[in-house]
Amino acid sequence: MSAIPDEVPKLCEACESRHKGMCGALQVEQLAILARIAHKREAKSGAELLAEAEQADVYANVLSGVVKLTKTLSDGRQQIVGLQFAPDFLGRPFRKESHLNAEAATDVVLCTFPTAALERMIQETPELERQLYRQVLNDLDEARDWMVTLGRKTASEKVASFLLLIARNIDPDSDAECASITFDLPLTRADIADFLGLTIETVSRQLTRLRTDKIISIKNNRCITVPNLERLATRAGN
Amino acid sequence: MSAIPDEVPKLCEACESRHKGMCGALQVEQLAILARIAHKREAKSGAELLAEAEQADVYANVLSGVVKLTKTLSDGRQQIVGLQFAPDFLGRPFRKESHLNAEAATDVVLCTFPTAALERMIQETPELERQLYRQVLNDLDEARDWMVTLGRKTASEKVASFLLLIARNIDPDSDAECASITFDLPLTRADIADFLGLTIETVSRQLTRLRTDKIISIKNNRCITVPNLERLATRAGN
DNA sequence: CGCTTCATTGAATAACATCAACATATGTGG
DNA sequence: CCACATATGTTGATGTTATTCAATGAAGCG
Repeated sequence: MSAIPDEVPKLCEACESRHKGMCGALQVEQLAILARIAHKREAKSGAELLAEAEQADVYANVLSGVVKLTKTLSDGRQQIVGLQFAPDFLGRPFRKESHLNAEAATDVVLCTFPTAALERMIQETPELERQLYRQVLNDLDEARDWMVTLGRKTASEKVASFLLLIARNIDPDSDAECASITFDLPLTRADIADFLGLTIETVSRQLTRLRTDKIISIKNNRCITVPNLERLATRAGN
Repeated sequence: MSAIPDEVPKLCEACESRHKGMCGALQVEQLAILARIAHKREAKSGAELLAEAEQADVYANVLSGVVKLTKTLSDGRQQIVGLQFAPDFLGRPFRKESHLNAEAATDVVLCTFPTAALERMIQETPELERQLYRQVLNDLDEARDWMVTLGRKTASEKVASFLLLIARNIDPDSDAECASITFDLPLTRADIADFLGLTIETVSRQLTRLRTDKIISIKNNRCITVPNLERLATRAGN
């Protein structure tokens, strides 16, 4: 066995997980151990990740891009039940996955590791388990927030809420300020519709309404500019 | 200090938490410690539980009854984002609560304990933390299932899904069988509407439609009989 | 350039909400 | 026990919102 390096692995140097994600709970030595079995994986937009067979074997951190978690009814109706951004964790220690699909919404880079190795590490490092626990609590909060959006908001408010969600994810700090912000939508209209429980036509109509109301401007169908976040927030309900 | 009894505390004897809930992770001694600081609390239907001030101080297990977790928009629109049945755990270790209200949907009995004591016990008992982790994963699954219902199902399917949810909770085993089942709805029409993202009128109409279609029968507005769960399940979408 | 995918727009329709009236149940004090 | 009040639930008529169906437009790619 070769020696385990006593410094931050190269793989991890630029990784957000070390700061804001799961790996923040690890000592340098543990990080090194994990890095040795970890495996960077790139996936094109639309690729199935952690498909059912695979799910049992591998966990992953999102390094870049957006992953959508979807559920589908037998007749094909689909609902996105979660969006995972870097440095979110993907997978379900100690638990069978409920029927849930993970798909790359954009091109995605993942840092994957075998489930067995991670679960062993969890046993040794309570802080790691706590970190994962925290992430699940966070996911639960987001899911419940979104339930309010799905159940009680109008189409117009839903679309505004979605844009706010993305904008805040791009720049978590610009929240309070009335700053202008520009970003590319990580989702197609179809995905947005599946996230909001709407049809693509309704999403499109609400977006053009926001545009004619000067709340946003749209370039190339994907690139959104919000000149004033406060005004967008007004449209989001809450 | 008096000696800690080496047997299951009286408070815990009939408690489901010991079998299916959080307390299953505890040794008899730990159970005794927890039981000493635990405190049985009864609340009438409609009572606010864990109101914001209180939330920081106390965790609880649901011993009987149903607790609804709600979120409210500024203009009063409300959404139930979770229902907690016995022996579910109520509270959020290591986390500020997002704005969320807990209210007794029926008369409720809780087993409460100070947060500090439980968190200390969590540090000592990894299995306890894991148990809580599992419950949160479970809550997350339920939330995501419900997101599909809220976003993609029709009013008719929503109401059927709700009845199924309650029926399965009353009797988790009768699922596969085509057995008949009778139960009291733990929620008013208004609560059901808030849970399903509908109005009370729509809920009422869909219930009468299910009744005229002989899928269910209703006595006293609250008592539901489902002669054939399979047939109800057909109406639930999925 | 034609093909395909993705997005927008319009008109007709269906689903659910709203408004309003009435019904049933529960509880209270006389 | 009744008269009354309140809370809860049902039903009908009408209105609004979002969906559906269909056509068109724009962007990316061989």
